[in-house]
Amino acid sequence: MARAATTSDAFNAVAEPRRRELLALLVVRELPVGALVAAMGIDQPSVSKHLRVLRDVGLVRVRRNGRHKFYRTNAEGIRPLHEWTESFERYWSHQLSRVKERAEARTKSNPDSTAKETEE
Amino acid sequence: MARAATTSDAFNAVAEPRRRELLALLVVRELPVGALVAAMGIDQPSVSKHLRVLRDVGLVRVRRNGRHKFYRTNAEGIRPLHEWTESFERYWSHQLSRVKERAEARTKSNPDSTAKETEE
DNA sequence: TTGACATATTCCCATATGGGTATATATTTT
DNA sequence: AAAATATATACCCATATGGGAATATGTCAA
Repeated sequence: MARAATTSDAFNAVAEPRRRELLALLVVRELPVGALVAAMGIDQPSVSKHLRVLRDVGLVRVRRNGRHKFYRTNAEGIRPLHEWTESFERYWSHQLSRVKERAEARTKSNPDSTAKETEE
Repeated sequence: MARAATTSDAFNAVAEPRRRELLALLVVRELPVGALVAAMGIDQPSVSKHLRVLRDVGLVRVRRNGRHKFYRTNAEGIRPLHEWTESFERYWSHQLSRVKERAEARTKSNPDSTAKETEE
């Protein structure tokens, strides 16, 4: 199979830098597509397509006003990503983690650990 | 252009569910490829290829011991993702974003506005 | 050396991509 | 009505993908 669709989940949707930029802009205040086209350096169809992806995964919401469509970030959609990354926080927070975990891993899964500390 | 390479940054690398699974396993303790193959339900070449991607973006480190290679998550590499998602935290934290902003825009007094949001 | 074991790489292929360009749809204005 | 405006979609295409299968590389044991 090929790579998962960008619309398969928030992780895939957010992998694209332009879409992260859109989310950052639209979390402050809602904006119409035209304003996004002006703010970023890309043409309108690209913006619309990126918004479509974000919409499909629930990362943005739309509101129509006349011929304008106002988009805004749905921050709740980012929460799962935040929580996933958060589960790694304790492993970088203290620098002692590395050394400590290493000793831990040695006793558990690496009985014959006379090997040198080749960290690379 | 096509989609950015999975090795272009951590965002793209973690978009793949299997790779997130690998990172979760390898953050607890280092493991050889064989153990990962057994733990996950996929064949060895796939595991090796996923590890290659994670390695290219610095999300895992390798240590060789004989014919085994022990991989372990480099939690520091997840930090940028955490910080990016964190910049959205204040917008979901107290649910105040949506409702509050909306009420703000509606300077008109609306005493009995406990009704549900008309959004979507 | 040969053989067994562990991991990495190469090949093929169906699929989704994102940018560009053109066109379609929707809404307001004249 | 038509024209102007705002946004969305369709199309083409070069590119990277991830899985499977086969093969290559590396390391230890006999």
